[in-house]
Amino acid sequence: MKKSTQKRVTLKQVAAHAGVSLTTASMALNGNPSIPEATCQKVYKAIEELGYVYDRGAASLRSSTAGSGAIGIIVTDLVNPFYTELLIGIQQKLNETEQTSLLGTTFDSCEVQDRMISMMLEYRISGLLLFAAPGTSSEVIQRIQRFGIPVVLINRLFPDLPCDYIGVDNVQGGYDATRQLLALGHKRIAFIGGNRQLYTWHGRLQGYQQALNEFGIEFDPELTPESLCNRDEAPNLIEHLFNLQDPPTALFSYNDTIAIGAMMALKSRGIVPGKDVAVIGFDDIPEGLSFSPSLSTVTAHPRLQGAKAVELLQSRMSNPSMPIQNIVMPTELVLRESSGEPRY
Amino acid sequence: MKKSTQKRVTLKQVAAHAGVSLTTASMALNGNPSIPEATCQKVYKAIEELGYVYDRGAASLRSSTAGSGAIGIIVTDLVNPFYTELLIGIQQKLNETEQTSLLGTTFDSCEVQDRMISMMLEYRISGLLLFAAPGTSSEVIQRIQRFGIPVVLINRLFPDLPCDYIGVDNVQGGYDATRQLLALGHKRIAFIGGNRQLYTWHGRLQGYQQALNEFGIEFDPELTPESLCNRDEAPNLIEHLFNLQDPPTALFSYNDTIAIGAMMALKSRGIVPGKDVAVIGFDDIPEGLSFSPSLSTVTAHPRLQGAKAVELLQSRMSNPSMPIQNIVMPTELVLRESSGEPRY
DNA sequence: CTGAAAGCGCTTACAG
DNA sequence: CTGAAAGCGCTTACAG
Repeated sequence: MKKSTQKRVTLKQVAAHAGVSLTTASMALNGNPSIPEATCQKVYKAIEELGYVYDRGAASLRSSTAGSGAIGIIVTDLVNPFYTELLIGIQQKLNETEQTSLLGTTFDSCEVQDRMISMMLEYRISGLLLFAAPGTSSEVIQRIQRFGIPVVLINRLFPDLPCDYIGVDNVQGGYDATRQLLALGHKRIAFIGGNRQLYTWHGRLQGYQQALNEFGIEFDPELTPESLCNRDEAPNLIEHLFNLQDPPTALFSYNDTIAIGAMMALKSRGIVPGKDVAVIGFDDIPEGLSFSPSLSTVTAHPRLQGAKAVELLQSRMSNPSMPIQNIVMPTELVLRESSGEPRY
Repeated sequence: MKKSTQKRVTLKQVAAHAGVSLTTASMALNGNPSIPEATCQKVYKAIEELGYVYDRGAASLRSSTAGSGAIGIIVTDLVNPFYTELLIGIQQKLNETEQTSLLGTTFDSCEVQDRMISMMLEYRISGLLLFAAPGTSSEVIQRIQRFGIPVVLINRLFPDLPCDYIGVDNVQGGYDATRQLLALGHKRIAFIGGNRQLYTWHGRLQGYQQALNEFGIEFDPELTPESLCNRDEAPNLIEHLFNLQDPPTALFSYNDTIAIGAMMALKSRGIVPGKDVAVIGFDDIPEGLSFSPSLSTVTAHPRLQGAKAVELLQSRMSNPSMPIQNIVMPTELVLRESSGEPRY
């Protein structure tokens, strides 16, 4: 078994093998209509016989139409299943159109994100799907745009930046969830979890407050405690909340993963979620379905959102002068067990 | 706000700006020791001032040391959290070494996988982490290797192929799980889920049979029914099993996601997993911890496995003549609630 | 220590 | 319909 790291076959060799010029081979490969079918076939045959592999790097270097054709995906992390769902939606769409993706996970660090973006620029991506880390500055986005690379912001919006965006209606979602809890008879509803640096957090808070208002219940900052964004923090959060003078009877969680963490913490204190305490999450991750009690949530249709983000990027790539798109997808309240029965 | 898609700055311009030749600029950029510190600084300054971005494609085109430096990751899908965990481990490691990754998901289709590989070849990846789709032929692997691109097989082994591999000890894992169930007093233990085309399936089955043997229990093919690999199939599977003359009292599942699906199906039939029926899974996905009853499992240390796969690929890349590595990680039995108490 | 020149594998006007 | 030639942005011997 020889270590025969063969040199890559070049188009030039293909052309020679097919008995045509390099120009003709290139045009045939690219489906240029001025090359007759018969010639194309000769070229294809040579490609097959020689095991030729196109060199995208060389092609995009020479070609004026910038970009390698690959699209970049930057996501904060994959630990939260919501991002995974989003990524699944993105990948499915990308597979349909046979596009290649560069993936970077920033684990929520702006510094890592900067490095990631620089790398993707070096690889000459043709478009970027950016799930920006908390605290991302708009300069970062502008830098990418200055290279003529379209970027679609997912979920995180920079209001004064001319950039395509797709996200969900956080205010509506927060409102619907809270309203449901109020309608079930709850008066002490906590809003837990989430990073306050995030646009989405403020939207969901706003919806929450709006619903409270409508029901004539005063907003109590005690019920919106500071907390980190991962599940491990949930026990402390729950302990804090249920040691209050007047503890909550319902929780609206910034996202599902925190909601599940909170329910686990509740259970371990002997409090039964869905019975003693109502819980509604946000996102709609698969785990919410298997958990007991199953999690009521505001679905953000994560896979669909991912797919739509790709579509938006594709439209922008094929039509750079299209007006800036700002897609706000509707949310939907999905009632399962954790929101419980009405209280009287 | 002008659409100023500026032309990319080239190294040539950087050189001119710094007052050095293109050669010097290139060498400074690449940290060539023959360039004195002072000259390097001039170049760095020019890079900064001009907002220069390195063109990796052009560099790797010219450079003899093939490859763009990016590493490819091909995974079957992200719907099963095990792959997500693996990917998290991979990404964390890649972030440490500041490497870029191309991600492809095949959704278990060999056809899509072929396309994915071709694309990655076109992008001149420097290495590939391949979680091969069921039914992948060894020719596919050989094709990549012929281009001198190192590939690390994860989980799926091609015994007669000279290729680095990392996976877990499936036989041991299957043995440990089954032995545990036997020790708890079970005599009718089903082995459910998994794709029979997979090497890993046969390993786990072998361990299962071995344990049965040791306990003098005859292998009953009825308890290893055909089934698909996703959770949706679980209800049918459970119905089938529990309609048998002599139904199982314990389930050893090929993986955690099926185990959870099975437990959900059990619950909906009024059978209490962890009490009426013992369940042990394989993989160790986070959802197993939040599920009720919490899932006993054979951990495959997915994140660690991902990290180790990257390390293996890196060693291979820096040392192509290193002997073929065949890393089999030990598994570990993690006992939680679903495996239940001893039966008498 | 530094520079001029060739060339990586393609595409693209420009002729014919 | 087809080909010779220039050039994309780099790296790398080779001189000096």
